[in-house]
Amino acid sequence: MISEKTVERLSLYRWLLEMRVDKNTLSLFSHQIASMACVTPAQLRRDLMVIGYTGSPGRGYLVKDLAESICSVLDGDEPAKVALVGMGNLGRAIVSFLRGRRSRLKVVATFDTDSRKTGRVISGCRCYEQDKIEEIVAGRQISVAVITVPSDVAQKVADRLVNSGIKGILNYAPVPLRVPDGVYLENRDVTTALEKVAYFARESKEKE
Amino acid sequence: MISEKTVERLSLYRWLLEMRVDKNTLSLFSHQIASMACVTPAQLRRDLMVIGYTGSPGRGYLVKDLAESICSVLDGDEPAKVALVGMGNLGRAIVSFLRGRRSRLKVVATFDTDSRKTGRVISGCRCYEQDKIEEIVAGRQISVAVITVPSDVAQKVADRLVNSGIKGILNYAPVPLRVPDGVYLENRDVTTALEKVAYFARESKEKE
DNA sequence: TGCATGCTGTGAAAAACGTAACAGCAATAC
DNA sequence: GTATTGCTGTTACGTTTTTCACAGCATGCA
Repeated sequence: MISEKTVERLSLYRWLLEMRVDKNTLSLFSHQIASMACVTPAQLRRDLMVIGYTGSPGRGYLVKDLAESICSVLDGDEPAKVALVGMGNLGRAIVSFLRGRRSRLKVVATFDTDSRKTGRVISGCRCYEQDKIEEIVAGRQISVAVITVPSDVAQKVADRLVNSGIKGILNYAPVPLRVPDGVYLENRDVTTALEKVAYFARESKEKE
Repeated sequence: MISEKTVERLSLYRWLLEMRVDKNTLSLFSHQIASMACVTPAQLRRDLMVIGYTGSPGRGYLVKDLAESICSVLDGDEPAKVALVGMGNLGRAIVSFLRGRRSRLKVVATFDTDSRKTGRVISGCRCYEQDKIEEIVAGRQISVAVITVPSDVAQKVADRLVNSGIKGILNYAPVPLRVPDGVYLENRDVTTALEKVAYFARESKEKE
């Protein structure tokens, strides 16, 4: 089992490496990749050790090969299908953002309660009535969900998603969700993030 | 100096506590707050120890008092002013989201390059031409910035913000930014977060 | 070939983080 | 008042994560 932090960094390495593949870079040293990713060379080498990829002294790492190696770790056999619930401002922004990037993750269904949104294709993805969550998530074997609904209904939505077989939730609602063991939850509350940044900004200002 | 993780949790505690203040709850035990925040009671007590707040056995913590205590730690004397650069889908979503919540953090200026957006008030906040970053950020003593611009210009925007005196950056562009020491940086790339969730979702599915 | 160089892989140390355990005290019951 | 209960503050411990340091090896050059 790979640690959370390592998985995040691997995702970043992959992205940086794929840009280099496009530029026809054949190989890179650990300190070069580390510098691009803003981590220490030791950190990078250790991360690669975890996934069992090995470079060679004096030559470094084969860019394309390494990128593919990370893919096989992160994606497994096939990329995951993603559902997004709550097509407000944030939901639409995320869906169109993900469409723009080449990513192995495809948002295959979105949900909302507003009848002006349901039944249409928004930001390139079909929007369904929220009552159809169980039917569609279970039917299409969707394993990952993004929650961008108001906080007062977030728990209810999470429960329905879990009951439909969702195994991972990315939650943007500013409320701590309760999910059973076996379901992975990542909270990305905007307010918390900003307050954290504001705190440390002040901290470093006071040092001046 | 308080750790990052602790600051995040304090922000969460405060939010939960303020909801209880509205409901006229006078006091709560550590295990009650911990349960709301989905952490262990020991974790909560330790976090409060860090900020020097002390409850009393048999009585617990005074809700309103504790909330104010957290405020004085996180906010200091006065709440920070925030600027947001890049009024695309995501930028607008974040601005209107922050307006909706009562928060000590106020977005006082937004910036964009699109002349259809600049000069107007969008989502309740004035949008300026991006060339005015230095003038307005320095002039109004804004210390925190949110970056929601495309990744190819993110570094350039970050540099300008840093030169204007910004001390903390919340970055939503999917690229690692380079900032000097003394400037706090938090990355919130959506793709990375989703790939992480997808990885652990698959991991827990395979265990079945 | 043999030597020097410099990068990799990894074990060991250090730091950060969370958990468990318990002494001490406020409140209540009697 | 005294005993009991049960929660807090804090210390000690275990775990995770990062950094350090160096042995070992591929490469380039004489």
